[in-house]
Amino acid sequence: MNLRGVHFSLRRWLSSSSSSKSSSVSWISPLQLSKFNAHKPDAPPETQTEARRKTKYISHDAAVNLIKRERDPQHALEIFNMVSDQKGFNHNNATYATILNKLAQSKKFKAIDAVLYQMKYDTCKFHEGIFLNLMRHFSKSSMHERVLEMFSAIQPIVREKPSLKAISTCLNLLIDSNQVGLAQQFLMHLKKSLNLKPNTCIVNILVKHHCKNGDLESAFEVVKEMKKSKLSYPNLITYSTLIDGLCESGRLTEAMDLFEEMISKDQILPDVLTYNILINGFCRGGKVDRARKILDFMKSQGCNPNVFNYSALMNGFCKEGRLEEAKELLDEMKRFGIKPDTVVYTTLINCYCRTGRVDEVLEVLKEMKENECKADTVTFNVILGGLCREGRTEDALKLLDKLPYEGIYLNKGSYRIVLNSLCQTGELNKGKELLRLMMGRGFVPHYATSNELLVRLCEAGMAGDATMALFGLVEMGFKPLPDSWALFVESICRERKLLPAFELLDELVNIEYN
DNA sequence: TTAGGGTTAG
Repeated sequence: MNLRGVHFSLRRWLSSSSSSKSSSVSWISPLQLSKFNAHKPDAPPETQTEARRKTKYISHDAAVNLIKRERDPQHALEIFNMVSDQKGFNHNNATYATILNKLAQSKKFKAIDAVLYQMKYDTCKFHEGIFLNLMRHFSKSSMHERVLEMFSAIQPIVREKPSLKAISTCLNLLIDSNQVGLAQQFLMHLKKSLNLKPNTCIVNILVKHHCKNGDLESAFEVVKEMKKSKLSYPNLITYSTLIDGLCESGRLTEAMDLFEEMISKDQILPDVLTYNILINGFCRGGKVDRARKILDFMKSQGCNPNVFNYSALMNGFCKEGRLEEAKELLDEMKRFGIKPDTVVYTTLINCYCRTGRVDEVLEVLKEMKENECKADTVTFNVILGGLCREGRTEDALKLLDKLPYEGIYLNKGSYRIVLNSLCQTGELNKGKELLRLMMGRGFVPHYATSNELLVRLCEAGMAGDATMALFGLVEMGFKPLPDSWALFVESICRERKLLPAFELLDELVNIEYN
């Protein structure tokens, strides 16, 4: 089926029947006019019914594609409602999943509730994947209680008990966002009402939780319990998590001991991830040469290093300023048939920048281009930092100016790196220029940086510039620190610019401090 | 996308 054509005809259909339906679909109750509603609005006039008959029937697959392709969530919802108006069409798991995902992506939570409400009364067979996806979205939006709510909705709507996968997903989302209280509540609920028999995966999440808090003793306590149960016996992930925890706490010797114990006592073989945890741990602990040996060891054991392993080790060399070895590592990985990615090149570029060789970065960028590896925001933030550290703020400003035209998205960090540097070196004219550039692009500096720039402008006797900057910043919601006001007013008076001083005082009166 | 891994700035 030609989707473009279908989309077009559907749009025409939508607009032709707008008087009856699509225009009255609202966000608050987006399904009020759906076929599940007892009172339908007046039937469309006959001519429109005729038009509908001529319109191509839209299948579930086509509806899914249409909803996916629609950018505007309101329109997506209209499509969802409209297709269900077709004779014999009932939404299925796929169309519900697609509309819910679309609404969740655009954070239309009320509309989500309305769709979920409709699902309760639909006889369609649903799968719990819909709810796992919603749980992830709610977690990302820091709506942690709603994560639990989605879990609880599984049984009534899917009409099956939540799987172990659902339980792990929910628990992991709560733990990863540090919702310990909710996680405990969740576990209690599982024990009571679902008679849960936890598997290794679920207990591993708890082990991770203790490791993250640096509470290794509790982590080991949990593992001791795991060993008593067949259902949750420790596996490679349990050990890797523990080894990572030990490395994070700087307990490298114990990490190695545990690694060996895993192999000899439990006959569990490490994989690339386990080795990477060790490589990283040793690099962080300043033992890069040991990390290098671990990489060689894994090779000798037939475990081929991947791009993660090389970039971790490369970062270790970079942090110690060992550029030559980092470069050799790049060659080695290429010989080994591993394609360096953006992270690897960025790590290497960082090494050039940190060793005061920012000029040579151009060569690396050229190589990246040749290998079709795109330098990203992080890459350029590293370069911006390198330029500033060498006092080449003019070059940094030029880069900031042109990158967006070359398809590189800058973030607030990009501007902050340069603006902070300009403030520190007292290059206030350039600071002023940068402020204009970034505000013109919709980026407001961090309030501390804004405050510092303003104060420095005043101290340098640039009261006029300070005032201009201040007005711009206040308009974007910036509130200077109370102490700074006195300085502005004093500075303006000193420079005999009284009119701006009065205007400033007006601003002061208008700003509310909480 | 069921549990464990790599880059910048702050």
